[in-house]
Amino acid sequence: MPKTIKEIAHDTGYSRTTVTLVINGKADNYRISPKAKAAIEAYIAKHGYRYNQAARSLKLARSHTIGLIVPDIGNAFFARVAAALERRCRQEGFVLVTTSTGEDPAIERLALENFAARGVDGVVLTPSEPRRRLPAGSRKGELPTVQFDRYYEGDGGFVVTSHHFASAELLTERVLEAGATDIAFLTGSPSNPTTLQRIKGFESITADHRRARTMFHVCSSDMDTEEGGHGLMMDFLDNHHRLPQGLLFGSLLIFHGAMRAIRTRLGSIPTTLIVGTFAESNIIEYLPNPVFVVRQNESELAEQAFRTLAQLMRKETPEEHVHFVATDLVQYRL
Amino acid sequence: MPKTIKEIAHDTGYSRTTVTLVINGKADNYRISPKAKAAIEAYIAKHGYRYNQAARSLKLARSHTIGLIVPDIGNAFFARVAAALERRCRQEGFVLVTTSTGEDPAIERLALENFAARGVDGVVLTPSEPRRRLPAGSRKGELPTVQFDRYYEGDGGFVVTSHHFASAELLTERVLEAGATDIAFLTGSPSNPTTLQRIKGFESITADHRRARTMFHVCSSDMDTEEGGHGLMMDFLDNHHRLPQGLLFGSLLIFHGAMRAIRTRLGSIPTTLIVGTFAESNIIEYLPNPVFVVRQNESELAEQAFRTLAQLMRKETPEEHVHFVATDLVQYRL
DNA sequence: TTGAAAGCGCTAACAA
DNA sequence: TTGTTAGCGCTTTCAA
Repeated sequence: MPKTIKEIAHDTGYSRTTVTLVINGKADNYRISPKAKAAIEAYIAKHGYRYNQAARSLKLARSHTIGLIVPDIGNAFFARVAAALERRCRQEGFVLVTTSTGEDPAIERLALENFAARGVDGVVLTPSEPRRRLPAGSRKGELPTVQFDRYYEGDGGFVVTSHHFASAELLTERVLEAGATDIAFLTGSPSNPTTLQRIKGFESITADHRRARTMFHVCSSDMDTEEGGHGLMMDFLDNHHRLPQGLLFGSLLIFHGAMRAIRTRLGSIPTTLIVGTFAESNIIEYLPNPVFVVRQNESELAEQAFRTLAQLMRKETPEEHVHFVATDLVQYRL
Repeated sequence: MPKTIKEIAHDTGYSRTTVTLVINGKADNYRISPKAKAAIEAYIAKHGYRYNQAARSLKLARSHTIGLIVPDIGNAFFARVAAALERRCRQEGFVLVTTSTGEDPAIERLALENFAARGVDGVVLTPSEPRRRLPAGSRKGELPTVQFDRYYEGDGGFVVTSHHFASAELLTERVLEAGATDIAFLTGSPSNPTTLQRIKGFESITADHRRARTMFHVCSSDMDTEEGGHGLMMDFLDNHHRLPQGLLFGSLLIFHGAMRAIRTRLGSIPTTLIVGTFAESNIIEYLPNPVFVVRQNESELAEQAFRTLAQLMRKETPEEHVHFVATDLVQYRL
């Protein structure tokens, strides 16, 4: 059972100050005698000592903790980001604390309150709703916050995100170049700003007059789930009585649901179907189709989020309000 | 900028006790006058108030926080467990804090220290190494700890895990029943106790004298990665010059690596190959092969882990040291 | 080179 | 029904 500073001071006969100084490695700065230092270190080696973070946080109003709030840590993208961010935080002596909201704004607000109450030094947040105002401040003033991945226009604050608009443009172009003249984008709701940006990117290609002969469809569902994807695909087949030549998917869940629908209706996936997705998956290796994948750079996203947050925590102002991280476009077969 | 209890007391003219009682909803128990209650509540509605968890933890030596330590939150199994456990914790007013170790015992020890320093009330831990002794105690005595998923024999403590041994037996039997008379189990290192249990389950079937005509192979790699799986499969093909009729996979990564190896060597996956896995994946829907999958019950695992931990935190002693959670065996095609 | 003491915000025993 | 007060463990200023 580790001792407290008070106990160590008492047992070694030195004062709390001296013990604190030794423990925090400031012995040299304050010219603690080697004798005192040795005695205290020996005592600790024998009996142990453990920080009481609560006491430290209370005193210093700093906790060396960063909070991460994501919609769903079960989502591979967020899981990878969390892992990368955690590593980065550890490097700098921070502890990362992660919470999932399940896209529930009430839980999100709760989580934010909770983090503030626990005195986290900063927050990385993938918001499930527009912020009417920035997170309520703690005693220290405003809680440094980086918005991540999603970007509500006019929301203010600092944002780190992939360039969803540009990715969608590029992905659409590639699928067209691969020969599709009839292309549908199956995705979740545009109330998710990431989805909205992608739809806009898709539509910016649509608007190109040189594409006059091409057919474009945007199909969005309120449910970014397998069921949602299944429904979207079923509806499409009901309405058009055939598959488009190119199919874009906003998420893996939608992708799976849609594929299931196609198998149900057509028996199998036509190998000529050109597929584009915004989420990577091993499944792609098992498809014989030509596939284009937008790959987000999770570690770079984590790096930028950390860097921006670190600036905020140092009371510096990042140059740009929105930092875009580039994506890769990967091509399978074809 | 929310106020502190002291400020509220000062501004409303009541004492800290009264304010605390109102804030903590104990006004009725202690018969605070409706007038005082109303005044304080009005003040808070206007100016806001936020717990200072650090101060509370310091005073109460309780933090309403539970720590979860997993090898890799990017692993879908752990991600699902984390999500379920988080929901469960929230229900009971606890906050769940998750850390990944990347299977590094040094990081694991650090994380444990950290959690203790932060005064978590309990820990759910998937250990990456046998515990020579249980986690060092905090001031409160021993830190309540539940070992999760992995189970080092003779380690002591309380464990919640799927019945890996029985699952492996069942999975092997099913693959045999499906017609395989030559079956290989490709897996990570048996230094992982989960893997060890599965190998033992597999071998317990091997040992059955009625299986005298059947060929069994256990192939394990130190790397539970795609590369590892690729290497295992390549080696097998090099040694035996053919595929077995049944193939069991210890993890998704191994599965992917092995599949890649098969495609490289044979051009495609023979549809007659009978597959068994210990990890679920959507990929299975895209394979034409007969597949058996052991499905762990993540929410039940989370529930049991929480329940056991709650008992420990209440200083009760769970009846059993190892709690096994049943798995499902799911069958695709065939 | 070392020590005394105040105080971070909160709770709860005790007093009034 | 409400107030006073001590103290959780730590850091840090100031004094010795």
